[in-house]
Amino acid sequence: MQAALSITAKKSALPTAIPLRNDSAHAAHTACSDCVLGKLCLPQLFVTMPFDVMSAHLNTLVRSNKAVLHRKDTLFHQGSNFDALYVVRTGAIKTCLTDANGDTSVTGFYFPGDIVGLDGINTGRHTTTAVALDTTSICTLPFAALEKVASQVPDVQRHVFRIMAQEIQKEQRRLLLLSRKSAEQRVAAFLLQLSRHSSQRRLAADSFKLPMSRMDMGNYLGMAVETLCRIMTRFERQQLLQSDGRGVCAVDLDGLQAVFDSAAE
Amino acid sequence: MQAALSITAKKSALPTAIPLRNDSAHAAHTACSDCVLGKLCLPQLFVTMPFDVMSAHLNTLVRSNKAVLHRKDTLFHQGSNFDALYVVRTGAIKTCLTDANGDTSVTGFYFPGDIVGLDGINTGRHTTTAVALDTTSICTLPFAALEKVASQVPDVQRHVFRIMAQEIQKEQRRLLLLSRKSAEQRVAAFLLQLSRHSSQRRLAADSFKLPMSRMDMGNYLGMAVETLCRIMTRFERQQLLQSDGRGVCAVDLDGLQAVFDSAAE
DNA sequence: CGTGCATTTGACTACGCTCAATTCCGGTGG
DNA sequence: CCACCGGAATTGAGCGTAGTCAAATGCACG
Repeated sequence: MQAALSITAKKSALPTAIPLRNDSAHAAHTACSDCVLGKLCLPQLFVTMPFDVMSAHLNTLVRSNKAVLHRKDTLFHQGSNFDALYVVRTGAIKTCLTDANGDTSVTGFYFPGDIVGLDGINTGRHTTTAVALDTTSICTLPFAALEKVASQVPDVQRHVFRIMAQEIQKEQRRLLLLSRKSAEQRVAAFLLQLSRHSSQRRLAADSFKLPMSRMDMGNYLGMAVETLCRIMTRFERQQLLQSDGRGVCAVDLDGLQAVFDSAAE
Repeated sequence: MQAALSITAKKSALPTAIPLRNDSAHAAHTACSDCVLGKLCLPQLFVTMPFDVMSAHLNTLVRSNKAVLHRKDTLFHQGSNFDALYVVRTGAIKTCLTDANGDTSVTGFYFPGDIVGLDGINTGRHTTTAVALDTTSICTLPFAALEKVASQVPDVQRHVFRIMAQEIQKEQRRLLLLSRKSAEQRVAAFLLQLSRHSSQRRLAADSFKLPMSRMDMGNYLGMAVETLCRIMTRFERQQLLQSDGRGVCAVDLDGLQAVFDSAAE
């Protein structure tokens, strides 16, 4: 599952997402970080585009750059009308899906740079509920506008395709994780994934926040809360991590990787 | 036990795998109206478009209308270059994903009208391997051409978005299934899904083929083959289904739905 | 008409769930 | 500022579902 990531990861892990070419490009870059999506969104959305082109489109697209959610605020509800995608700037979001039997499961966590709301594209209604796990600021991308730009600018179209395909791949990896790995391996994989995400954002790879509750985490990983807790404390006893509750979590990457790889067969 | 023959009866020993090129647009068009993408693909790809507009685009898109795969032939390999999407016309396809530890899981089954290969859009390489479960004919949609048409025709663009979003939703439902439902419920849900798919194609809702092996089925549902077998025989004892091995399977829809709903919490 | 793989069934085991009891922590009011 | 409350987190004990191992049977293909 990490092998598959390595390709996309490298792209966005470059020192600065896009190399600066000249003064004008630099100017565009400044404008962009000032008022629009900011650097965070670059890796996801506009990686291959020249800066000036990109920022021109950005200005067309972004409706708001300062929406702020507080803990437990919902960004959209399951069943509500879909009209925009959202880019997380800071904080964190979880998405939940409730089925006909009332069973609810956490379908994803979204961190700075991630795009939330793709699920609504199909039917025009959101199939999940998005909730802030923390104080979170987001950008809004009205989808109609995005579609329009996408049809005018092939690169944008392609990137929307890619972003969606990425989501599909993410889900596939998670499916493989849930269906074929032990609870211990799943937790290890989850922490490694957060670590990777953290280092992609130029933050420490071995120390990051766990903004979600244990319940959410367990639910996301398809196990009971108790099981998750036990595994976390076991990992702590084995010096694989040091956790401060919901606070920062420092991990032994190699150790966790070993856990993940072990018991392969 | 009876309808199955109509599909398998076509034993024409056609050469395989490598798509044939259509020289003339006219040929493509005719073939198209006949049954190429035919009605099967309409629901998925061109639902909202007038027929004449649609078929004009189809001519641009469809490279081959008669690629035939036999049992165990692969349509594409994990890691191979992505350059086209494929529409299943008849038969069935499974996609498999192998992770770094060599663990393989079946990520999906695709039936007539379904579109295979979306996973490759992100990186330009397929992340799964697609294998025919049966004699299967497919259409090839070169992705570059599709992108081009999509950027010229907003409706097409929107439909590609939708198809991808649909895939995301499908995976999400499966995730919920795997992480929160018992093995029994998962099997019931799987059979109900096949039933729905079958009736969508105007075929009997309560009787359909199971073209995949028990192993594939179990793998797909995240359980051991033995578990799957036991559940199948249990269902049979309970008159919830009548199975002819890999052949046709007749099911009691209400009964299965009851199993699925039961044990809600 | 065998050979080899897929399927089925059985016996046993274990991983992870449930139920239950504390403990921890953040928020709230006195 | 402290005591209190409620939910989250942790820990423990026992059980059940589904996995593993093993053997028997069925089935397709040469």
